[in-house]
Amino acid sequence: MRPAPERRREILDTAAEVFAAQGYDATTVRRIADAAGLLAGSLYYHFDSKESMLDEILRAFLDELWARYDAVLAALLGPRETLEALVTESFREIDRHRAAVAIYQKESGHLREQPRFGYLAGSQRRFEEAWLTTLERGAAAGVFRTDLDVRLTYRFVRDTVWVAASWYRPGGQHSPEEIARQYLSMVLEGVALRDGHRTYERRTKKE
Amino acid sequence: MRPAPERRREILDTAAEVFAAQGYDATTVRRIADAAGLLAGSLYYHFDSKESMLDEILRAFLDELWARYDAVLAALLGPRETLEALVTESFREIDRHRAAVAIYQKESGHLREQPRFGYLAGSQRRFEEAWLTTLERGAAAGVFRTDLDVRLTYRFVRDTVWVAASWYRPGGQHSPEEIARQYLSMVLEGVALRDGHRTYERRTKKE
DNA sequence: CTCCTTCCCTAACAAGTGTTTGGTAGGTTA
DNA sequence: TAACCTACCAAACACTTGTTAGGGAAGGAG
Repeated sequence: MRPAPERRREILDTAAEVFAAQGYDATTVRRIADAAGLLAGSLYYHFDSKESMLDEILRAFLDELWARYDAVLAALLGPRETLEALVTESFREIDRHRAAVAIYQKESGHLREQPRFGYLAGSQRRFEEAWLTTLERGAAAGVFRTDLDVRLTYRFVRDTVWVAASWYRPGGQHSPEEIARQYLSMVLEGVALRDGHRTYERRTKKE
Repeated sequence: MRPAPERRREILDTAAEVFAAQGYDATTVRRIADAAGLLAGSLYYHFDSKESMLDEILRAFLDELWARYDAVLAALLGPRETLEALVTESFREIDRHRAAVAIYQKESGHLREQPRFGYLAGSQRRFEEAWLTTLERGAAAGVFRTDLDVRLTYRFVRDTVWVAASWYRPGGQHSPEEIARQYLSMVLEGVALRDGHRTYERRTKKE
């Protein structure tokens, strides 16, 4: 027998990759099996349904994400530092779970209505609350602007970060931290040039 | 006989709505027919395939979008004014073609590889070029920052605008122009508060 | 009235779907 | 050696999918 206790994880990663590329519904179990190097029926030795694979992928992603987010929130940083930390952690998460994030982005909208995936709605509520309170704290403390609609700002920051999963490829030109830094600079300072504005120093690309 | 020369358009709008909500592959022709008030087979009197419906929806959207974009680009405005006009037109397009935009966002990634939808890749190229040159013009003219990666900035602005289709609902609290104004303010000036920063005046909501 | 066109229905089709069942090669344990 | 377990295959299952063929009701045109 070969080693293969991690064969399950291997298949799951393959499935995530295919789901992210083709969409969940457009992906057949035979396609997954092909990419993983076995036959369709054999998948059911490891998983009890296609839906279970999706469920496991999303749960693993959200669990890890919330572990990081909770650590940031528990540190009780200032609003600006909290925002910076959340954004940075988000990009790191995209770096580690790119496929899962892409799937979440594409499918969570209509999966939320299925009872089995109800936890997606719960997660989104927590998500929204964490960001909104951070933004409101910042507005109250005078570090963020107060002339913007907070919910609009929330969606702006949230989308800005997470859609990066659609184009980000690990091992690319910029590290997750570098991307986070530039994104934060844009979100916080804007892209327009102002007098005396030159706070951001470009880094050389890695390797 | 009832009037109904626009019955075709009616069905197509319904299809777009369902595609946007459930995803193209997850949508069955029976579901579309249900929502449109006829039986599945009857759809084939108006259209010759499910794929044709998708094709027609996306083409109509892109045609209208490019008509507006070309008008903006032909006006030869300054870089900042061009960016503002492009963003505003984009939000107007989301207002008019919300479903089509949402479909485009979700499906264009893997549709692009199909020969029939090759024009999606072409459109994206033109899209990218229009935004990149605007940003580069602005950087050269000293109205945009030069310390940011241009391609990163491009994706930032692009995604920021178009993902709004996932949450925007026409007839909501803010008009497209109002959303465009706040988004532009965030993108250009940033969300951080600075001394003497109070250029943006909040509008009262409509109605 | 009759003919014709428009728009839809009924009923079925073949292909593809997720999933199950029974079997089996080959290593591990006794 | 024999019993056992893991990880897979082969073949089929019931069902759903997009699509087609033939027919028919309703109104306009002659």
